[in-house]
Amino acid sequence: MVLGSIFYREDAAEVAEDLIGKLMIRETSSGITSGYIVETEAYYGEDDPASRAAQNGRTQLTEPMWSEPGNVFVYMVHGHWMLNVITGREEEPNAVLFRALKPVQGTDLMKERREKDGLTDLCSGPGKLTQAMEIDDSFNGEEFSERDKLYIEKNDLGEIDVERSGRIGVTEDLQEPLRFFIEGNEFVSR
DNA sequence: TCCGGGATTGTCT
DNA sequence: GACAATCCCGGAC
Repeated sequence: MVLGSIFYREDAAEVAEDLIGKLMIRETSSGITSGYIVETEAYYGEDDPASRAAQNGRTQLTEPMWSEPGNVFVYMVHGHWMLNVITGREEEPNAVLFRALKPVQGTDLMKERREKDGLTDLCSGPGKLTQAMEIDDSFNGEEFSERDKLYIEKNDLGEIDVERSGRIGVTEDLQEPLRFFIEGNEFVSR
């Protein structure tokens, strides 16, 4: 049921697309929260002007990008935590950013953490998602696995229509569209 | 110590 | 859809 590290040893764009419709689960002492992944973006290494690996180089902040595929990479932008999973091969700083979820389990807990009532306001953006799921940089260097209370199940949405577009919020994007989302889904960020 | 920038969010039109 | 508020981080002074 739980996706193993083999799943992430593919090209970032392929992993980003395959992750759409999978179920992300987070367990804390307060309870379980989960949601279907409805929006992702692929980021490449030094050749990608929008990637932290290219912008900052290899620093303490970006070091987790060079770790094993399947590992978690979290960093802060505009005061919000961004959740990524490392993809491809080791020593190649490629990653997939989780941008939005369709809330499934623990929606009351999410509402509490987000201080919002609307279902579409809980996980419809990369910063909202980490707040609703209570994820921060303490996950850096960990892997997605049941043991770490953050994992992804194969269990998917079924028939879905995955659309792609340019990435959001980046000043200099690559030619290939690297954002993946479910067409018409009300829980995507925009 | 100061200052600018960003893989954002929230609010208003 | 557009714009301002926000806030850590890293580089410069």
